[in-house]
Amino acid sequence: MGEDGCREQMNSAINHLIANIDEVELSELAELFKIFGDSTRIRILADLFQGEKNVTEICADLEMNQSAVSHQLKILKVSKLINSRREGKTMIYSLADDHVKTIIAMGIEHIEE
Amino acid sequence: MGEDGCREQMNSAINHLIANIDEVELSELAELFKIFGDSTRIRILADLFQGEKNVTEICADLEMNQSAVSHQLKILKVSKLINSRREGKTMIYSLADDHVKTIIAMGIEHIEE
DNA sequence: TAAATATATGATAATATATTCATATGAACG
DNA sequence: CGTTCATATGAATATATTATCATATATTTA
Repeated sequence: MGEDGCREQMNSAINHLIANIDEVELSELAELFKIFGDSTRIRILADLFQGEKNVTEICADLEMNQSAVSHQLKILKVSKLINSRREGKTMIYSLADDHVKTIIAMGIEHIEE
Repeated sequence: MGEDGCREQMNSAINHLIANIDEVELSELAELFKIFGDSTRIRILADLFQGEKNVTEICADLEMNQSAVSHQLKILKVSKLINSRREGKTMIYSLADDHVKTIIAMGIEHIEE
């Protein structure tokens, strides 16, 4: 089974998923994508691809002030796209799961065409 | 080569993509996801999964007024997520490519967990 | 070519969102 | 226990976005 088999498998899964969307799920979906639809948040996510980081590091990487970053971290956290744990005085953030990766990758693929 | 091979292949591709993101692409990415991040637009996209439709049909399906729908169709068109062609008096819209499918499917997967 | 139908568009008003500033909370440490 | 460092949060402002309303454009047909 090569790449074609892989794609077939995916398409079947995708069709199944999409055939069963209801209005509520569509709203949730819009909410999810809204989270990705802000450059500060997506830069934070991209930053976390390098590995877990604390708030100060993220602020430095993005060259943004701490409050703005914390506000967006909160939104990402509530949306369950990132996890956090405390280590002494600092909070350490990391990506929540592989879907974030995949969603972003699909987006990049679309853009790069 | 089974599902695992498929996943491996995807992960390698994804890592490659993400490793090469620059600031400009991140902004474009945010712009792209912003398009998906509106329930009217995502309902239009979901509607078009059933096949191509004209504006009147989309309005009926979404139970929304024509102007609101046309405004969002325009945004989707400019973003190249949908195509259009004229057929007499009516404009017929359709999904532009499979990435739309894939991006939405990834979103659904994330939500359904 | 005037009327009818389908769609697009500009302006506006209503709403949502992000950033900033000031301040609060929480942990470590003298 | 008061100070310092790291982060979170509330309020306010600035900006963006959406839907609506009115109207314009384009196509067909009488």
